[in-house]
Amino acid sequence: MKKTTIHDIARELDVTFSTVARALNDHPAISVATKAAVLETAKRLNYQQNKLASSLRSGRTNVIGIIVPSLDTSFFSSVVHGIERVMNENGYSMLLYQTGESLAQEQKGIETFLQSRVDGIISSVSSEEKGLAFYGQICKRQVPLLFFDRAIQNLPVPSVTINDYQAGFVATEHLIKQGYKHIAHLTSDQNLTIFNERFRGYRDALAQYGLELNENRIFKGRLSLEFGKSSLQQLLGQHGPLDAIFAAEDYTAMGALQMLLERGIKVPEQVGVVGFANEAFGEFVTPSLSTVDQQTIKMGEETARLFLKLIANKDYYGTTPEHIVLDPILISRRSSQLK
Amino acid sequence: MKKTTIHDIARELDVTFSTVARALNDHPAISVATKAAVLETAKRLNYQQNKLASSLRSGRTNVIGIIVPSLDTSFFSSVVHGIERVMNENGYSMLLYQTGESLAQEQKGIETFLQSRVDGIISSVSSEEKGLAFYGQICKRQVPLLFFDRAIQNLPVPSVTINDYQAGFVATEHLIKQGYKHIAHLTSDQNLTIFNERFRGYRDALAQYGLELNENRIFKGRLSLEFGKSSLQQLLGQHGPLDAIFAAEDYTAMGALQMLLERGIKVPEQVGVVGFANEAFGEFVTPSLSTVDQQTIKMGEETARLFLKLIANKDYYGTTPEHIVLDPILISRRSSQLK
DNA sequence: CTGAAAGCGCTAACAG
DNA sequence: CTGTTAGCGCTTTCAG
Repeated sequence: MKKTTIHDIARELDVTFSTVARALNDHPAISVATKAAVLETAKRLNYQQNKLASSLRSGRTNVIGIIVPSLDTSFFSSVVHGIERVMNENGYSMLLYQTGESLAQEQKGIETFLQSRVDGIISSVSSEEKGLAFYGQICKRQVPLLFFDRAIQNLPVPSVTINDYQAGFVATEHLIKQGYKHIAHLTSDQNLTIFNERFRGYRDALAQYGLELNENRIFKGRLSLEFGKSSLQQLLGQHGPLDAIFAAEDYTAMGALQMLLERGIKVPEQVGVVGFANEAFGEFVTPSLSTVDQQTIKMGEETARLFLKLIANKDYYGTTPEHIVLDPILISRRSSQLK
Repeated sequence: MKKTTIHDIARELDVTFSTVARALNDHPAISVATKAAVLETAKRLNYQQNKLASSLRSGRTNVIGIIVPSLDTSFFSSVVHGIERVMNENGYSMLLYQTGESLAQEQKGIETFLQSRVDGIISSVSSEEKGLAFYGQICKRQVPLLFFDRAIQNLPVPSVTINDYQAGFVATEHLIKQGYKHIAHLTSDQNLTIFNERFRGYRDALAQYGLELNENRIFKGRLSLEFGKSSLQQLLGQHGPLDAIFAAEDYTAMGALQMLLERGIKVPEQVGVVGFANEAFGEFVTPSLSTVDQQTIKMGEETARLFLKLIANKDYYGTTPEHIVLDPILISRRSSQLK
């Protein structure tokens, strides 16, 4: 069964195909009569516009590419959810690519997007230094680019992130204000700004409240339940005092929490715990887990909106890039409430 | 900056553009020398193939469209994760569409996909009866179609699902074997086969073990924490006996669990609870939540693999549709362990 | 208000 | 091994 084209409709109505094209695009200079006729026959013949042809000709695809580390993460899937909804409302489709934190995949994704002539790329990078090269290429090609959550700092590209420094600060400050004094930090060994910033916030909060930063209480690894557990095992093996944990991610915090409970250590009475990301389980566990909310859906929506705003005025790369920084929201639950 | 095309490369090397095209496509009948030269110049000129043009000409896009209710759900985002990974490994890109369980959106998504000339559509439908019309259209257009999790029963379309009947059965049977006798069921008011099947399993398990089905213990609503809570409130208000809950979804089970604990009712000692979907929080809550695992990632991978297998032999619509049915896995945790 | 004509960048059959 | 040629289905001037 051949697909019907504007030529088929034209033949049917004895007009030229360009008249049909105009009618379908609701061109002003077409009589209401022919428009109606065209629309009717289009429907009757089951016409579906071929976007490949129209995009090839017009140079616009109304498709944007999205790159994320993985969708099997509530954070990213939630942000993508937000992006898709807003972009969709504005007539865009989304091509999706997961990198699994692999640079080769990221490269491949960008290549595919460029070849597919997407109208823009929205990305959360896997590695900041190493990605510089190929993201630079996108800029040179003048393809609109936007980062969310994880941005490459020394690239003049707009971004939507949360204030990770502040997040690290308020999480730590919260623990301090509750009366905890010996606060460990579990963070990622990935060299990403988001984690460095959370750490900076942690460090500065300690300093501001006159608490000492103890290197032995800082653990870096692949964030996960297991990492939280093993870190706690080590921490509890040390002689130094310890009365709180600030983990840069909730599963890690959960691992810490579990190890504490296993050892019969009372949370929050003896040790307080704060996580990061506001995963769904946090509010249901016992004791409920304090955390930092990253406003995922809002981040997605803001990302989409900023993107739409920026591609609205022609020269995307003409103006200085705008950076939207969302405020993190501290969620204080039982696991850190000493008072 | 104009994009470079095969013509630019051809001019540079003083060959025809078709030689260039062949070289780039690794055509056998091209000398190694010219191939190398073409590849070199392509790199130097920053050439990116225009997939729009190639797809328009060849009739294949290597893009498939995916339709899901929402990505802001661990179930669907996890399945999509699995699909994307496998399809990606096989050279396909994914266009994504969220329906928000809205039929109009679903219709729009399909239309967009058809217009984009995707090589296939993978979908989890929002409403089975109402979707019949436009999914029928896809079949008529001979576009490969595949359902996962939620399929339209009376459409000859291949699918990957889990055995929801069996899932409902084993969950209920598990409760019965633990010694519970008065088992309520909380399910969706959406008229979807998956929920009807879980209910059938529940009903048959009761029957098989000689327990009576009590209509007063069956609640239908929009699955959510709140629905779980309110249902329990009502259930506890009734005089009839009640010693277990089987909820068709984990958040609902969690709501039930919370309400029970609020009322000082001991779980699992007085009332047992089993949920559905194996959400991340289940293993961390207290008491940990028994549930049914749906093998989300495997479902995604199987979906992709079946799809790839089916489009490999030419006439997708020639053979009788294959239905892969995955086994649900009962995960027995504290909330239902009486013994 | 409609028609004619050119071309977006590529694939693929046919020649040589 | 390479060139010629004809479109894929649409948008978009330029005419009338």
